[in-house]
Amino acid sequence: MDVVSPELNILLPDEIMDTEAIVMDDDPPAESPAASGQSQPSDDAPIPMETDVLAVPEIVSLCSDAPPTQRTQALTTSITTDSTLCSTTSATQLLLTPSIASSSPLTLRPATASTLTATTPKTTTSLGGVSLTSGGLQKLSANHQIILNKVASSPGADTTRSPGTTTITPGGQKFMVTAIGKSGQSIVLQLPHTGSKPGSGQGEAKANPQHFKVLTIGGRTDMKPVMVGQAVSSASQISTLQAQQLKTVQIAKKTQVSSAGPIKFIITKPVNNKGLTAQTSVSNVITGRVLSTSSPVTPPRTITLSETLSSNSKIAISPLKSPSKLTMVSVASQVPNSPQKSVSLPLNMAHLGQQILVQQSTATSPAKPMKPVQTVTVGGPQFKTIFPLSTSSNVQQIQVPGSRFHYVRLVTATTGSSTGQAGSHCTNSSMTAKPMVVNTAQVRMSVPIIPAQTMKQVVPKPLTSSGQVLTTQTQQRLIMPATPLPQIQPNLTNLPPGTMLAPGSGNMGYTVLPAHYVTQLQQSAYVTLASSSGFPTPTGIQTQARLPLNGLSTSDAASRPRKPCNCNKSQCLKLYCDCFANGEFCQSCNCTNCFNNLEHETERAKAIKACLDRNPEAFKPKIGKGKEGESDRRHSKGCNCKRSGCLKNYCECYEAKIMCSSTCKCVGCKNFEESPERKTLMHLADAAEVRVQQQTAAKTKLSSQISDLFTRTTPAITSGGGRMPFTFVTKEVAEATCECLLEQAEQAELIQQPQATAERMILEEFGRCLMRIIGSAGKTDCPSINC
DNA sequence: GAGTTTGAAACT
DNA sequence: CAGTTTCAAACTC
Repeated sequence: MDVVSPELNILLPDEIMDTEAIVMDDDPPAESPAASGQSQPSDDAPIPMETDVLAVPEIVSLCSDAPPTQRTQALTTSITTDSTLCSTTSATQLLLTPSIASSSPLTLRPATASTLTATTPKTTTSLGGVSLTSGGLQKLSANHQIILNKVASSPGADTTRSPGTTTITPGGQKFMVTAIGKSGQSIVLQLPHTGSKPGSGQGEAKANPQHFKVLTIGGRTDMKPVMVGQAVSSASQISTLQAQQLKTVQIAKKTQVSSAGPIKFIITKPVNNKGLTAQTSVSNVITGRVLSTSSPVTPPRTITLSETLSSNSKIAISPLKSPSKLTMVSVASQVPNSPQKSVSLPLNMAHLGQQILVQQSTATSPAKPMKPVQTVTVGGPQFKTIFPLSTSSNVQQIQVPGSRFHYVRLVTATTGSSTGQAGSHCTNSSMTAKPMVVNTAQVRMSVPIIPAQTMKQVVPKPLTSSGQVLTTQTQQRLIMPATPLPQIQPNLTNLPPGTMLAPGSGNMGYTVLPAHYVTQLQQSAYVTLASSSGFPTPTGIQTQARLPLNGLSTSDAASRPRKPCNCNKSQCLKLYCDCFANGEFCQSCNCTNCFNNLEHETERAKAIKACLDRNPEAFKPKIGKGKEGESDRRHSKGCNCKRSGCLKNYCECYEAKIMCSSTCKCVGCKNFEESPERKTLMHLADAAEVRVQQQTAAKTKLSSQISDLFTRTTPAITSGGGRMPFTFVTKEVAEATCECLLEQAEQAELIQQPQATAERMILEEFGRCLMRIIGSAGKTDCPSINC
């Protein structure tokens, strides 16, 4: 089917940024009970993951590293290794290259973007029975639509590979996932050619029809699931989901343009491949949970992305409407009866952010009852995705700047301590709209993050600077995941708006990077995420992505004023420090022994954790925005002033220019609506402000006049004409002018005019003086100034 | 700029 | 949760 129209192709990403090859080593495969088999999707494995990120469309190609022949084998054989997450910049093309050997990790390698351009709607999108179970998560842009399209193999695609990236065999097929939105970047899933695949067992899809699919993540109800593959596995059946629990996943024809926001990709890799023989399980089931139960707009849908030869591989794609919601996908890759090893690649797309979740799960029989889940079948029966819904929150989010991919580290449902067991090495999530830099393992990247507040919005919006617009009083921040530290898991929901998660070396596994820091880093509009030493890279491969910070232009970030702190004893790691409290790194501050920087990301992460332990809302804005405007703004906790009368900046309410409310515990409060003291202060403040404005305006005007005078006289000068007016401004003339101005000032004072009026009178007099000088320029050589 | 005041944050 | 201490900003001189 030709779903892609030329117009749509135009929307495809044309921006491909150069990125270094990224090789992601698989995280140590950890078996999480929660993620275990299909049969027990939801109960056992609460998979908390929440990533709210506005993703920028990216191009991702999934391909096996192995040569064509090898690839085929790889496709047929299940991959038991954990896949690692690779963060890439927005322009980066990611290659998911499943290794042949089951033990070999699945690597994500960035490739050049050039390969993405060609999308042939007519080409058949058959996954070839290959299920990708990589743990790597890819964030997508907040675009509303995602187009899964098989891309005709173009020579350019192969050539575009960056060094170290897996070579795409000519026969390989590409799926182009294009998020239709502002950015227009696309993700290309490149899969080995189905034909190369040895006879996959049952269920082999047949040739396939050109299946070009447009996935709309907007939660539009009118959209219908599209079955691409001819064969639909029983597993592909749409599981019955409660409306509330399900997140909207829409696959629509390209013609439909969804307004959905960021897209989340969830890539789940099989939890444990151990004991799995190539012949064991028949079908792979990807199960995931959607943590958030809110905003179920669309019923679960089954989507067949393509005909698949193998019956075991499944791909789940589920769009999420609200960014705040977390989608977990566990993939069980067992094909008992199939000699082939399969890799399942579930993709989850959310409205507001792209999120990729990788969860290990044990293979279980799909037939077992499952909790409400969203099932998406991609391709033949092999491709099925089930998203169990749960509210657990064990997922760690990581945002990758630039790429807008959300990396999420999955933690076992039971406790958050088992970070290391997460199926994915790193997860990526964005919380705020500003750009950020995320370094997952080897990858250095800057990724814009969407504030949590923004994520909550149902209506998807473009990622660019608009992301910030959505969030009020929020700043994007970066949270950089460091080495896994199970015991320390920041509560992402409580992080300051705009906070970004980035991989770091800290023992917490995360480094909170304030948006401001990103700005700091990206003075040139592009930032390299990971510090050289701070971010251990298992593979030793580092990729630097140059991306706009949090979607904000450099100028925007730079223009934001920030007050330097003067901390001495707190090391800027306590809320005493405004920088820290605002989730920002100290920069250009006057602090001493500052630990609020990347060099001390470990300490900083601990401090953040401590603050959150004391107060989960420590980093949330204290001044909440009222429902109907600023008048309703109020301090979340209220003040406790006793001596200032709440009329000095000691008072947080007064400082925020809001009146005290019932939540305040202040004594002798004068900061209320009818307070005469308050009115007086406000009046004085207004008057002072007016004066400043007037003075500024007067100076500006005078400067303008002088400049204009000089400009108008310049031609005469150059032309060799007579003396110009300014030539008459001799010492005597200047003195006379000053006398006039002084006299004017005296007169103003004499009549007791306000200062502002006096200033105006003086300026007017000065103007008259200038006019006299100009007027006398051509009359006499010695103009006289008379007041 | 030094010292004081103030109230939030941290601590007990 | 209340009382105390610590801290850095706000303020005064």
